[in-house]
Amino acid sequence: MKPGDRETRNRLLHAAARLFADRGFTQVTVRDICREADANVAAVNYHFNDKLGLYREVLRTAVQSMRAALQSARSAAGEAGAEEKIRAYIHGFLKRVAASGRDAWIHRLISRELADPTPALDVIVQQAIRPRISYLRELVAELLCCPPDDDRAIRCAQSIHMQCVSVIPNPVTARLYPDFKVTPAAVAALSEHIALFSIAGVHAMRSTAGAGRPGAARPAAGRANRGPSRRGGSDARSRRSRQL
Amino acid sequence: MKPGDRETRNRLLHAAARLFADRGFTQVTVRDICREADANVAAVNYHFNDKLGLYREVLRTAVQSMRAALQSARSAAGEAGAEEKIRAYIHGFLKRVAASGRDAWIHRLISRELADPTPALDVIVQQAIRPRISYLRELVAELLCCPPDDDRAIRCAQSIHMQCVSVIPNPVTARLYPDFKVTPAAVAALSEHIALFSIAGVHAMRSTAGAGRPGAARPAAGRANRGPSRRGGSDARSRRSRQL
DNA sequence: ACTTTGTTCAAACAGCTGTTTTATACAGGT
DNA sequence: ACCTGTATAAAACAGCTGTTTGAACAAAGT
Repeated sequence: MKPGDRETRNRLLHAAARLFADRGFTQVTVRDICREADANVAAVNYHFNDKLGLYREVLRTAVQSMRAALQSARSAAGEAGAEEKIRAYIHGFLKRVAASGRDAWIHRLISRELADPTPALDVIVQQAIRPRISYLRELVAELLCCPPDDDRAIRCAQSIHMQCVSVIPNPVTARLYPDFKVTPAAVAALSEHIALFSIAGVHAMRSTAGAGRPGAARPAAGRANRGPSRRGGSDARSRRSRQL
Repeated sequence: MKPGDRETRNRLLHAAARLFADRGFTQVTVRDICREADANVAAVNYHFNDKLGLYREVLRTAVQSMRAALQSARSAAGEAGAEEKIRAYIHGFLKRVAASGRDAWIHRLISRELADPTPALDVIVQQAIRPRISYLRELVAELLCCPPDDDRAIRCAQSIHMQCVSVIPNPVTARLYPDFKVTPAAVAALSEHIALFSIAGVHAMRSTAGAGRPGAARPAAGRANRGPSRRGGSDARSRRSRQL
């Protein structure tokens, strides 16, 4: 009504965020959003130019929120050791992600984008995902006493990241673990598992050689596995790796 | 033409498998499939009743292939130890998944289903995913000397599974690691990393207590972390876990 | 009072969707 | 030769999609 009235624009943004996160970009119709927001069908094209314009705007706030969360995580645990930083990162991520709180839609939305990429995926990867993985690489590299672009750091960071991402609620885990309730205690226990599991995994990498090829996750195939790592599995491992 | 002619039916199945894996169920139109298969638009509804009927048929073969692969993996490494079995499972999975071979479409198709569930998701989870995770649980439990429904086994299996799944080509990893080439050597190195990382992670769980609650991934929040794990991070960890 | 500007609305648009209909062609059984 | 059952084909169908149109309305500027 009034000039400069952004009320319905905000209603559209909120409704779109929830719906896009629930069903993905293509599965949500403009009419769905407008019905949810008590707005006319033409409102989307008036306030944002496109349906895609609205989507981009929703994604923009999601990416901003993820960047801010990473930044606060970076500065929060600034003096601790790398191990404790990894633990804090995992726990912080899981608290944000698993809880059905205010930011729950963000991660479901981004998860959807991974499977059904829109033209906005590049921005997400660049601004929301890559910084997180870079941070993990720094921490892992500190633990391994190697540069952050070492293959082992790259792979360990990816391993940790995937375990974290797997906690984001999705229809598969809902079916695999039907009576899993997201209580703070459960989230804490899960993050404790991922941290313990991953830090041990990182430490296991110290006894292997890593070829630091900047910008590429592909390693030189030569294993160069000097010295037996702990336990008797190492001979079987080297045998297998030699065969390829 | 002839009665009992299944030629176009097969063409439809192959085209649909490729297209569904590439773009997902809803993003592929019946006309796309028929154009690709050199068939009429009505062919889909004639040979399968629905678009969904065709999709179900495609998924059926995908699930069958995954079940067969797991079965062969189970019987292939039958006499080895748990560690070696885990290593073999990971390597076998990655070889099937990462390579752009005959079965590449299967995993991309299932990955799509995870994000955009159709009525067929239940069958997939039940028949293709749960058996794999159960197998991993058995192996991990053998390594931990605990029942397969111990919380630690459940979580470790999930950790390993997610690392494997993350290797399935998707638009995000394609952007994160643009110059990663899926050569046999690269796949071997990656599976070697996941195995080493994960087995170390599993071993780290032996020093913690696990509450075996059948059918639930939710743990008792009590940590019961007996004894300091290596390095000085343990006190910080117990401090953090106590606070929740 | 009149115009201007920003916002909302109902209606309609062209295009694509899955599905159905109707017709045609063909091989096999009787 | 005649029917029968199977497979393909072109056309049309109803429904939904994102988007546009043109009118209405209310506040602010002059």
